Amino acid sequence: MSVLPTVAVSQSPEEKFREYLASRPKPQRFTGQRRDMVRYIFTKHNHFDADQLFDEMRADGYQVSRPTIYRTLKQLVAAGLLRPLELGTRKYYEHDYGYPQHDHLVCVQCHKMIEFQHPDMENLLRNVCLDHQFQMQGHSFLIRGLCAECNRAKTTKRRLDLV
Amino acid sequence: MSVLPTVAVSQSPEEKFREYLASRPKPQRFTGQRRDMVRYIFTKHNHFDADQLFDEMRADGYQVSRPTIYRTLKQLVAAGLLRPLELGTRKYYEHDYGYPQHDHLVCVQCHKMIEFQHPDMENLLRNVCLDHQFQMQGHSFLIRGLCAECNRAKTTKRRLDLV
DNA sequence: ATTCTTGCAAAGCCTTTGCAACTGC
DNA sequence: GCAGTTGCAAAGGCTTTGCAAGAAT
Repeated sequence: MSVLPTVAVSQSPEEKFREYLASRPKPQRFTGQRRDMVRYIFTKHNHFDADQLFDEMRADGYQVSRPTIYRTLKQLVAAGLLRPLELGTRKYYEHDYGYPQHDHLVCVQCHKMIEFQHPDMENLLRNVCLDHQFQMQGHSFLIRGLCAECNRAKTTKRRLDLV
Repeated sequence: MSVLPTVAVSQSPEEKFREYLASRPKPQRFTGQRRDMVRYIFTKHNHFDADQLFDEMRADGYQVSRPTIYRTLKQLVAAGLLRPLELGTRKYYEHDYGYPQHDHLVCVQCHKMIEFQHPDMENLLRNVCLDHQFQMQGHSFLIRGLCAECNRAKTTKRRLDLV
């Protein structure tokens, strides 16, 4: 899943989440479910939505409910551990902590997500924002189309159809 | 609303929609509601969602139902008249026909949408896709943050708070 | 006359919430 | 023990759909 080099971080996601919870105005608890979720997400997942996470954690024998999944995902975003992904009309998530800023290619056929970084992005963002006196907080950049494999498959099929 | 120069087109949106409907394998009808919707959208709107369109058309005295709005919006996209916008978790739409390719800045405070074009975008897209042998079909690029006005307002307030 | 379209009401899907039982601190 | 958390069931948004009545060709 992870194709980009990870960023060096001093704490484990689990520790970072515990500290985040403890540091709230009203301290929040680092419960079993919350611990399971951070560990699960940072061991196995990268791009996922609430439902996928719920199903997979249940299948792996974890005790979590859907409401807890939704509630905890929000907190993981607030804690800076996850980044919400704007992809179609559902909410997706990916690792933020320990993972570099990047954007995505999404295959409309097999739904694979390919991560990319482009050296010009930073400049482009800065220039656009300067032009409009816009103070950027974040961005979402997504390219839709056919990935190499799906495109090859299609081309091959087309060639066969002609025979 | 429209800040970018429009693209010269030979047909009116209404004509284009009628032709699209008539040219389907099973020809579809250019009904009163469909005609009202194309006209309404291309006279007044640019960025909107199904609900806003429904409310505003009703407020302006048009006879349309919610299901018809949803069904017709899909067809307008299929006809190449509208472009769906990936913005948060709801479906938004904007003019496609007669309007140039562009991207958006969205103000998180006042929800204003600012359109922009950047000369480097085309190259960047091409390069990223080449690198990954990806056949692009489209993209969605959105910058979130504070617009000039909201940023000014905030800065002013901060200065006042210090007095 | 035939076939497509409309609107209503109802269902679907994803997400959130009220509340009583429970659990971490 | 107290305050925060969980899970259930139910409700909430937004969107889609089945169906009978109505309209376009």
